[in-house]
Amino acid sequence: MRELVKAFKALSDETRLRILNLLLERECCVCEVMQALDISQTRASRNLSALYDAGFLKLRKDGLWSLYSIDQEGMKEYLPYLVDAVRKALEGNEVVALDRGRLRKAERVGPGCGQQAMK
Amino acid sequence: MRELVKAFKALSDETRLRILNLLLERECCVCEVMQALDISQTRASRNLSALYDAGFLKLRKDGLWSLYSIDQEGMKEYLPYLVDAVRKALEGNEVVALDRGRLRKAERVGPGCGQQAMK
DNA sequence: AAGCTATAAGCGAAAATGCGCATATAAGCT
DNA sequence: AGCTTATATGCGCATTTTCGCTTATAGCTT
Repeated sequence: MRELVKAFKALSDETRLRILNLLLERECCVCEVMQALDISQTRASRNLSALYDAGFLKLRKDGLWSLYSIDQEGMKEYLPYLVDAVRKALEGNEVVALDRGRLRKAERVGPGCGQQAMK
Repeated sequence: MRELVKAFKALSDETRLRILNLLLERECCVCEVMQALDISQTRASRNLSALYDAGFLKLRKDGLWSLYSIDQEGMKEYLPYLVDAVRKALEGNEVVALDRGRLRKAERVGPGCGQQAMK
């Protein structure tokens, strides 16, 4: 769960999506990412790290360069959850109408839904 | 793009994933969500709103209740991007080795990669 | 009408996030 | 060795997010 949240968090940033999009085309060093997207070195490096930590990227060092690329294996790990949740939703496992009666006063354990002890 | 970021942002929170998971089973009112997940009313309401704003949920009012459920249509909207990006990644459009030579001094436009004017 | 109930929203505090600046580290070049 | 370059990271600040407390709103119930 925590992993999944982390993955989504990594995807919920425009810069990182742009980076991901760039890397979908080809492997890049921090340097290229920063040039291609016209962002600072710090920003490129930090966001690449974030994507890496989330398991989206693979890192290969070559001399001075840190070469990042999409990590197909990493993707495979979290993907099932994501796709599964989405597929279920799309299939629309018939939304069952609830017997809302069980929420009424009589059946409530504590102060019922109303957690607020109104004055 | 902004929409996609928003969608991912909505998914990058444990509470919201739990809510989504609950709603995948059945339509629920704020009340039920808050009981099922043992969270405050404010928290349930706010996070449901977030998911709703991101286009994941459908809202149906019935008397006092706000009944939320997965919005299959909404899902369909952003899904293509998501699935597409992921699919591309998994297919692994052959990572092309770059001619890193183009990064070398001679070809650089400005101060090259090195944006930092070192002392 | 009076009171209760489910939900939303304003406000403020705490926590998380993003990022620039400066610096550290490591590797290549001369 | 000394300089240059690519990348990572500590620090601090600004912005955003989260969430509880409180209150407003609207729809039941009696």
